[in-house]
Amino acid sequence: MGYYIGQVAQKTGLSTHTLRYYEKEGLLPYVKKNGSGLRIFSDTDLNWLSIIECLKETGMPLKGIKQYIDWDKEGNKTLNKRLEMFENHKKHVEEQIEKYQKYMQKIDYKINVYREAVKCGDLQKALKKIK
Amino acid sequence: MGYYIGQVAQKTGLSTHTLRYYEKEGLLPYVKKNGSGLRIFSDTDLNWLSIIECLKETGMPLKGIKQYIDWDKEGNKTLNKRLEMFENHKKHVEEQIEKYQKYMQKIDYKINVYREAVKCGDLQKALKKIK
DNA sequence: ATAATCCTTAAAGTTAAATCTAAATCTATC
DNA sequence: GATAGATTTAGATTTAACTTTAAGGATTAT
Repeated sequence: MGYYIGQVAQKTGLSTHTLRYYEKEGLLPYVKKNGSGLRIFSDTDLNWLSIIECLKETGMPLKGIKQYIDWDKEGNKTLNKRLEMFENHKKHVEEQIEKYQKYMQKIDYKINVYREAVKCGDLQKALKKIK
Repeated sequence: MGYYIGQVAQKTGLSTHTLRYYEKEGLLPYVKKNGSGLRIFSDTDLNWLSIIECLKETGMPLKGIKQYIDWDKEGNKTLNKRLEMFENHKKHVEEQIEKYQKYMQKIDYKINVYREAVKCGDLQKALKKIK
């Protein structure tokens, strides 16, 4: 009915160092300790880690994630703020995707150029051919 | 027939500091200097900056970009390597997009939850309703 | 009982990508 | 030709997110 930090490290791919670091930074306020002082992670804590992963991997800095967790700790009076933060973050992620798709066109063009260049052995010739 | 560093900074949105830093790191090897030692950026240099932007904004570290530029300097014998690098990078960008789309589902779920929670004023109630 | 895992604190080191500082020099305008 | 604003260099500093080190001890699993 709980996991030691090493097991959580394995499950998440994070190091035990990083997990303690996250806790120190206030990102894991709900992790309990047993009588001997060892951290016992619950399934709820793993869910938190999954949200942290989601936000971090989509570009939110740890400070922003901490803000969200602080709001969670404050309870229902911060529901609006949390909704707003997810809506803003969604927008941010959408913009990231659009940006990536935009640059993808340039990358595809470059691939075309270099495929042609490899074929004829000369970049300048390839550029003329494609233009 | 060329731009001073400040003009390039304005055009690109990069700072003059950053432009000099890029040059120092070997990312702008083609930029010339005038008789007094001031940098004069050509349109070709601006094109390079545009490629650098594309690669950087899609997650390539400056080191990787430098590698590409070094290959360019070596001429046609590295065409294969450059093609391969763009193909790999395309794959990387595709994976990024997929990752973002995957996490977007989680974000959308959270938005649903918090919208409902804001409506009824209680996160726990909202969670039960949605599940 | 002993090896593996965990604890704390505190500080130093790392990496990437800038960003800033200072003193000196160049360019453009009046 | 004076002067304000831009540019030069080398080197120091910053920020984020870890990662490592160390010391010294406690707990857990086999």
